[in-house]
Amino acid sequence: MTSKGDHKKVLQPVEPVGRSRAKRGITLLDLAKIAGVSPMSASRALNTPDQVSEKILQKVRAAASDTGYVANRLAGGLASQRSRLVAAVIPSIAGPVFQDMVQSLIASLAESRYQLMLGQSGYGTPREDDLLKAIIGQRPDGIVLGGVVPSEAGRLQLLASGIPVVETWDMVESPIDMVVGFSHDEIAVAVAEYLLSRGRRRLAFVGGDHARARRRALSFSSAAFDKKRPAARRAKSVHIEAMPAPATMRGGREALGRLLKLQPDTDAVFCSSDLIALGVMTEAQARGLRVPADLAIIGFGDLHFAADVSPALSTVHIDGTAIGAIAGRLIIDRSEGRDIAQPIVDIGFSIITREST
Amino acid sequence: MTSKGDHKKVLQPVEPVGRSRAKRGITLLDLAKIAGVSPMSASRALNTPDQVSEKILQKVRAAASDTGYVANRLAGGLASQRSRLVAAVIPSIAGPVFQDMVQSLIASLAESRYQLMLGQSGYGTPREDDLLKAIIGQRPDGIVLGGVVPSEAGRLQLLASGIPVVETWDMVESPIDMVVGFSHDEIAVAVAEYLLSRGRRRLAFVGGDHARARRRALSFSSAAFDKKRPAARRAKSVHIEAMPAPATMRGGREALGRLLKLQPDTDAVFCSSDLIALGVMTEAQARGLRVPADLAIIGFGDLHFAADVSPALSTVHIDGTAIGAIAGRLIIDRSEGRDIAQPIVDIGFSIITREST
DNA sequence: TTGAAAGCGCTAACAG
DNA sequence: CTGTTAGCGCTTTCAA
Repeated sequence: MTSKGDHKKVLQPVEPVGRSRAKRGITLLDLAKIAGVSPMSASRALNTPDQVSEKILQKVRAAASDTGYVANRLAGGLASQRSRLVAAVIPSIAGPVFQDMVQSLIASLAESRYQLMLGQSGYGTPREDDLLKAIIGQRPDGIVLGGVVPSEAGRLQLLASGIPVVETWDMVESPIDMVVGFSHDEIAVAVAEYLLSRGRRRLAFVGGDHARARRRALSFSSAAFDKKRPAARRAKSVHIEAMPAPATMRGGREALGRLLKLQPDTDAVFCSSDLIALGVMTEAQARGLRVPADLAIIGFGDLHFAADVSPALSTVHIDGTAIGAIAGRLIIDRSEGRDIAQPIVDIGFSIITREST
Repeated sequence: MTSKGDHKKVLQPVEPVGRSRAKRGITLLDLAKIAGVSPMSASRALNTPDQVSEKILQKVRAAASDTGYVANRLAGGLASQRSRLVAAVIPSIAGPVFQDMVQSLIASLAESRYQLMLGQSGYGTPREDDLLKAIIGQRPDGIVLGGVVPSEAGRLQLLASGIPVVETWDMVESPIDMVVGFSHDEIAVAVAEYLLSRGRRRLAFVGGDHARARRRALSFSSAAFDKKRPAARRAKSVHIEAMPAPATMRGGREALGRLLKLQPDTDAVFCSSDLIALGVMTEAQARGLRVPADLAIIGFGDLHFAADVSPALSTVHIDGTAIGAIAGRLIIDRSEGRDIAQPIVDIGFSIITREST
């Protein structure tokens, strides 16, 4: 068959549909042609349906579902400067709180049809800046940093990119942009107070061997020794036992071994992760120590198993789900031009008393 | 209608750099101008450095690091049809094996400067097809499905998109494209054999209440009862105890409670997750049962804690790290046009004997 | 080896 | 409410 009588410019011979679709996929232009509307109307029908008449809406929707059209966000993002992509960078997906955070971040982004890109910085990887660069290259509408302290170069690059940034996990002193976190210092102080108030005097801290953990250890010990406390309610000793990342049960077992060699009369241990705490508990029991009678143990993170080990583990609970949800909302609000009332959010924490203290 | 091309406009004078940078970021064009080369040479210097003279290379590199230029992959992807984005869809990030898989996937992709987009389908979410659509919209260079069985519509959409797909976690019967997995049936059979060979006769299976778990349970019980076994080495009973997802310690504790009410003489339990197994173990001990003397327990997943609980947990080990690495390689090879020798990979499994059996 | 032209598929900004 | 016109920033193609 020849072409129908029209006076538009000469059309190329129609290609076999199957083939061209297989190769490139159907575009908005194709869709518009099929629906018999302009590309712009098709775009509006898909993205801002209330700016379009019912008639066009129906035609476009019908054509879209007939053809299985899926808009190309690379093109859309390039044109609109909005990729609908949000990036998160965390040290490791395995971290307890991060898991909840990522999960709720994905969920809250998905509601507004944003997708999450996940990067892992590892613990102390020097290539972190490369990662940031690769991420910025994808032009995400926002970046969530979880427990990652970017280098000076990284900070500058983030700043220069103009991309909204949410730092989480820690209430950083001078944030790049927005923060959703909690104070590690406050936690350390609260736990010291908690253990002392329960009659413990010979404390220990088991945690990672990096700057933040050391700072937390410091707050813990200085709170425990604080001269402002009545002498009778002040720690007699505070031992800091460092262990390499990542936090594992095995690490906890080994740390308690070393600890007891140095401070056999320790009566309470604060662990920087529930996993470590579980290791400490297992090791203590293996050595015939009674928990909590001989040794009180408190963890960090409130992992799902914490309530179910025996004795049930007391711990510090952080609401990772809330962190993810709030971070997601901040970024979406920001990227859709809404005003954000509270760019710095302290999510707080709570100490959960179970059997191990 | 205007005629094309006969009176093209001359280039506009260069805009003040400061302003355009602040607003939009520096582009390849800017970079080229600064380096004093054509945009195309700049592009080549950045992407295919060996197609360019040393002189140009140096100039472009200098300009890039001076300006902090970061290429816009949305634009690059649109032009080249390669986004350098790979998507993974998993039921939940919390799953043991998925965690390792995602971690190694991220790592292996990062090596070739690809980024991972992570989607969560949830367990049995009806919006899974929407997720797939959103993902396809970003035009990833590959999609990794982890323990997710797409609907028929989803399959078609994946097929139509022409995007390389790797299914993992299960050796699916009729794969969409590529597969990296292991056989749940084989595992069930192997575990049944394993427990029987250790003298156990009254077996139980504790696992999720969904199609795949039921299939595994079936294989387990039919292998245990297999007529081809000598009667003396055949199971006397096999009880299937279903529990709702997700797998938790608590779920395991409760499941053992129900199980023992129905089959008090059970002498071995196969759990579909180490977490469940740990719950079963805790509950057994709380009830005064000796593990493994009275009750043998074997888990699934070989979570990091499995070796460190006491008694140490026997379990089925799946190499999630290998799954992620292989899946990543397959997708990168495919998207860079390399031939892939082996599009269907059975990663196997191993039964790890510890104290609990 | 280098460069000019021509889009990739979509949307912002106007005009009707 | 609808359509037209220009790009978004990069890469492909092809010619020099």
